Amino acid sequence: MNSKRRATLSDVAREAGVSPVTVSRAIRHPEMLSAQLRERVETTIRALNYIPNHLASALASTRTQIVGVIVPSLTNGVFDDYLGAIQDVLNPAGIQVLVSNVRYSVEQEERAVETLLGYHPEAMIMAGVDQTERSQQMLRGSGIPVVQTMDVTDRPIDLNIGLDHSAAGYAAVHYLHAQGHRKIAHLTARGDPRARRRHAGYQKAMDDLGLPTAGLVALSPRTSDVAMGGTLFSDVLAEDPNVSAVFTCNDDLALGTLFECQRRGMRVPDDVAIVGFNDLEFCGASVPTLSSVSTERQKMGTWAAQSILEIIRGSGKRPAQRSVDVGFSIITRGSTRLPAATTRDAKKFS
Amino acid sequence: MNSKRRATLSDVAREAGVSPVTVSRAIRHPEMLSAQLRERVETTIRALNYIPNHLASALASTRTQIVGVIVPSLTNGVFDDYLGAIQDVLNPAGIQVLVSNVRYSVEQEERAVETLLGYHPEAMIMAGVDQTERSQQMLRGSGIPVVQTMDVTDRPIDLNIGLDHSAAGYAAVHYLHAQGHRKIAHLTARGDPRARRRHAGYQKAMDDLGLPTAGLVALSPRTSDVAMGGTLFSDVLAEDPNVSAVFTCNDDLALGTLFECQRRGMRVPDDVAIVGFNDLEFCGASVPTLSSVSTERQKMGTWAAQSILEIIRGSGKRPAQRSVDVGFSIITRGSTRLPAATTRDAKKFS
DNA sequence: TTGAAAGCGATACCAA
DNA sequence: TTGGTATCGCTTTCAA
Repeated sequence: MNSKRRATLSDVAREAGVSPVTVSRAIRHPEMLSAQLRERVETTIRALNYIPNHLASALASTRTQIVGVIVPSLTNGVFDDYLGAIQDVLNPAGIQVLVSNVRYSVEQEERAVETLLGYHPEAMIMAGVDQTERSQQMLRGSGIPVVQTMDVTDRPIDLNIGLDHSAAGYAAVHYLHAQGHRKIAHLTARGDPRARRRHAGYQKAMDDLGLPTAGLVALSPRTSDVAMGGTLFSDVLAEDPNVSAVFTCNDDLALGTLFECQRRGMRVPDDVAIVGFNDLEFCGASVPTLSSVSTERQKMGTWAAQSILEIIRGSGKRPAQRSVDVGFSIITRGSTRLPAATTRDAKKFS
Repeated sequence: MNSKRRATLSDVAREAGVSPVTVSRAIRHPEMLSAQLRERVETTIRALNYIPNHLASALASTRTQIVGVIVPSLTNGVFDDYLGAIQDVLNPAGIQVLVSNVRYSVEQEERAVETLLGYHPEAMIMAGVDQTERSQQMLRGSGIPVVQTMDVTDRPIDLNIGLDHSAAGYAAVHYLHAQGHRKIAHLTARGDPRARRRHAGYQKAMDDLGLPTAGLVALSPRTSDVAMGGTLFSDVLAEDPNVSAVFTCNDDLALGTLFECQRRGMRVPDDVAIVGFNDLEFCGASVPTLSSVSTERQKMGTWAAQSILEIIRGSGKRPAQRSVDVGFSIITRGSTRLPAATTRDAKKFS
C-alpha cells in the first residue's frame, strides 16, 4: 500500500544504466538487444516490479491493442460463449477486450459507445443492429472496423454476422404446426429488439396459417427470468386453457413454463409442447429435455474477432463477404417429442 | 469507414478559434468559461464529432478513472449482480470498470492482473483471496486500493469483504442433520477454491457428527453445469443408494440433481432433500423450489465499490473496518421442507 | 475568463 | 546494437 510512485520506463533505464529506448526495446523487441544488455534490463525490470504503462505506449504508438465489445446483458448464459469465443481469438493476439454491458438500453449503449471510443479501440463489436442514429454516427466517424452480430440487416455499419430472428420465430411456429398444434402461444419480454423480431415472426406465421392469436401472447416489460416464464404461461392459460404449445423468446421462459406445467400437473409434451430459444445448456438436462432454437453464438463471436484481426493486422482489407447469415436450427427434444417420434434431431435453416 | 484521422482537441480549438486549453475546459470545467465561448466550443465539438482521447487525458492528468475487476467466471449467474452492483456505484462517479474473466485459472489471473495494472487503474477488485504470490506482489506494489471479495482471509492484501465458505458448508450439513438426515452427500466441482472450502466445511461437519462420508462425495474436474449435477448425483447413488440428502457446491448442480430425481422417480424432499449454494433466481421457480445458501453478492460488490470511491475521491483514508464478513443464510424452500414445516424461512449466520 | 508552456510515459525515426 | 529527439493528445500550473 506504499503510495510511492510506480516505476516508469525511465526509472528502469536509469537503474540499469541504459537509455529509455533500450528498455522499451527489451520489452517490445528483445531480439534487437545484445544478450548481455537484455538480461541486465530484464533483471532491473523485475527488481523494480516495473509494469509498462499501457496508456502511454498506446498514445505513442497509436496502437491501442484494444477492441471494444458491447453486450446487452450478462445475466443469461447467452452472451457468455459469445464473449468467450471473441476473447479466445483476440487475447492470444495480444488484444485486450473491453466489455460494456448496456442492459438492453439504447441510451446506455450510446454512452458506452462514446466511452469505449474514448479508449481508441482498434475495432468495435456490437450485439444487434439496432443502434441509435448517434451511436451509428459515432461508430462510422471513428473510422475503425465495426462488426454487428446476432442479427442481420440490409444496411450494416460495416461488417455483419447474425441470423434472421423473424425467420426463426416463423420457423418455430411452423415446426409446432407441423406437429399438429393449432393453439400456439408466445411468451416474450419487451425490450430486446431481437425478441421483438421473433415475436413478429411468430405473428406472421400464425397469420399465414390463418390461426388467431388473441389471448395467446403474453408479454412482460421486465427482464425475463425463470419465474416469469411461469407467470406469463399462467396469464395465457387464464385467457385460453386449451393452449397446446408454447414458443418462448428464450430458454429461461421455457424452463419457467415447464415448471408451471409441473406445478399444475400438466404433462409435457402431451398436454403442452414447449420450444425455447438459444438452446442453453440446461435445455438438455431438464425433465423432459427442452426443445429449443439453437443459435450459433460461438461462431458469430469467432467470425467477428477473426475478421477484425485480419483487417487490423493484415492488409486492412475487409473480408470478401461483409454480411453473413449463420442461420439457426431447431433442436427437437423431449418437450416436443411426439409419441411416434425418434430421439434427437436438428432441423437446419438458412 | 473513412479512415481520415479522428478529430483531436487541437482540431476543435483551431476550428473554434480558441486555444486547446479552452476546449479542454469546456469539457472538464464548463463553469469556468463564458457562456458565449462555451457555446461556440460545444457547437464545434458536435460538428467535428469530437470524442476526447481518454488515453491522453488519463496520461496527462494521472487520473485514469479506471477500476479493474477480476472475476473467475461469467457463465453462472453468480457474478452478474455482483458486477452490476459495482458498476452501479462506479459508473455514476465517472469511473469505468474494466472486467477480466479469468475462468478459474490463477495463471490467467496473474496475466489479467498484469494487463489491468498496465492501464493504471485507480483500484482493483479481486474475487476471492487465493491470488498467487506474484499476483499479490504486483497488487501490493501498485500502491492502489485493492479489495478482495467473496471470501475472507486473515491476511488481506488491503481491504476484504466476503464470507466464510467453510462455515457455510459446515452449516449446510448441520441444517440437514437437524432435519434428521444422516447420509448427506456432497457434489462439487474442482477448480473453485471457495467450493473447495465449502467441501472442507462439509467434511468437518460430517466428521464432527461422526458420520462417514465414504461414497458420498462426487467431485468433477470440469466446470459445473446443470447436466453435471445429474451425473454426479448418479455417481453417488451408484455407490450408496440410501443417500437421503444432497448438498451441492452451487445451484446448477442442485438443479441437475433435482432433474435426476425426477428422471428416477425419486421424490424431493421426501426421498432426497437438496440444498444448493448461491440462491440464484431459478431456485425460487423450480418444482419443488430449491433450498439454497444465500450469499450477499450485491452487498459485497456495493461495499467494495463504495470503499474504493471513498478512498480515491475522499481523504484517501481506508474505511474504519478493513475486513467485513457478510455471512450467509440458508433459505428453506420445497427441496428440504419437512412434512411438518412451514412456508419460507431464512436462517441467518454470522 | 483566457492562453502559453511544460510535462504525463512511452515509441518512432533517424543517427551514431 | 545503442541512443537522441520529437511527438502522441491532453491537462496542469502559472501568467496575462
